[in-house]
Amino acid sequence: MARPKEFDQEKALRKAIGLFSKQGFAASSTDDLMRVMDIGRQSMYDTFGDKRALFLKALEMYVTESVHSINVALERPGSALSAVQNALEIFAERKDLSSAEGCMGLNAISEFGQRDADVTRITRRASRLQRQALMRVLTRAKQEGETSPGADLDSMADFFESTLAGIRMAAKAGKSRRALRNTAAFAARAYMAADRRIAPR
Amino acid sequence: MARPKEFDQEKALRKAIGLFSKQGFAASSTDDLMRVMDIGRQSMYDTFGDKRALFLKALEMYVTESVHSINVALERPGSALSAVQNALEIFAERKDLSSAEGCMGLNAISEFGQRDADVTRITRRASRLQRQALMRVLTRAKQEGETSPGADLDSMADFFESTLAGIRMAAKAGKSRRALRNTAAFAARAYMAADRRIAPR
DNA sequence: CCGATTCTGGATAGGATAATCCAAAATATA
DNA sequence: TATATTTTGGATTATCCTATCCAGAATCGG
Repeated sequence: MARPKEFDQEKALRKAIGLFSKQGFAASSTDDLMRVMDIGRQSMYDTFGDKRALFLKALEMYVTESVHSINVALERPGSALSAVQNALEIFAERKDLSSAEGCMGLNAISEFGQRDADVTRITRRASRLQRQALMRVLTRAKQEGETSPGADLDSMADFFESTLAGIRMAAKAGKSRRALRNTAAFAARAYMAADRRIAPR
Repeated sequence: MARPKEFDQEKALRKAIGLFSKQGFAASSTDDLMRVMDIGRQSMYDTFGDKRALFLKALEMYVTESVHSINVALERPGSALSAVQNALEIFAERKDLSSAEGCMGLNAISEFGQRDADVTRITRRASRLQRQALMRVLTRAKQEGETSPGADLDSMADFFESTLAGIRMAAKAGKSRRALRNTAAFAARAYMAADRRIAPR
């Protein structure tokens, strides 16, 4: 029939993720995208639609994988609170957390805020999936007596998410890997310690 | 001599901060800026230079005031750790932390990363000033016996900064004021509790 | 070998934007 | 009132960018 369908869409998308993570949506021109994806303009438009559609596909792929990797750590068997601690420490080691790249999800939220319905839908969905996994493991921790019976799991979850966001921002701001590690470790220990001290409300 | 010098530069700059905080640098057109600042194009260029210079002036003003307000809380007399706790809780109440606006400093770092030398210089300097105030109060806490003698003040400072960044992002992501408050309160309590549990390294 | 389909590359239209220019109106001091 | 300076607003230029179009080269199956 014809030529071998196409190039490697997934690889091209990953390249696009890299550029969008570095420069954001507006500052990434279609020429830039072609260059890093190493495909022709026509191929790009044929395969992914326009620049905005490409961005949304890239964002979708990024946040899906990002949330998945965190949730895998959260759902590790054994002590629930240890899994939470471990998830924080693993997160601080992620290779996509560098000042050069940064987290694409964070960038997207920062660039678009709540103004873009599609962006919001994608990030919100990912955030919800992460929250659910988090609440599951926290609930398990409570059931198994690792937290006080009256622990405020919602606040704990808010704090966990905030910690992840803080680490992402620290990376983007150029902090050293060592600083990220320290932050995660401190947060993890504080996390586990604090729960037992806080009086249930 | 001439006409009454100019309009209110400071007020105009604040309006510009509002727009840049919402939309970032790239997405804020000069037309938009004129409209929100409510001045003519010529006035804008005469007074602030080009769009980039205006952005840098706005960023400078924003981060200076932002850091100042945090440092005021940090330098409150009395218990040093209580001041830290208080600073976190006050921060969560800041009116510029809304999904509509968001923190301009965070947006700037997210949009430009480390690529823009001027932006980096401004944010770095503000970050340094904040860090110094933070280290002063933490040192005082240690001297006055509020922390263990071997407490890792650098990690504590990293964690504090990360917490602020996390709250900023949570606000930008559209979290409720209540969630921000909870996060700050949990972090503050965890902060104070954790220190006494962590073994010095 | 041939035909269909996809890649490649350049050209280009169309729109948005940054920044300058220019002339007229406004307002202070002398 | 006159002059100098600033504001105001519109017009303009030049540039950048997105997206489409077009023709030729490449690559597969039959």
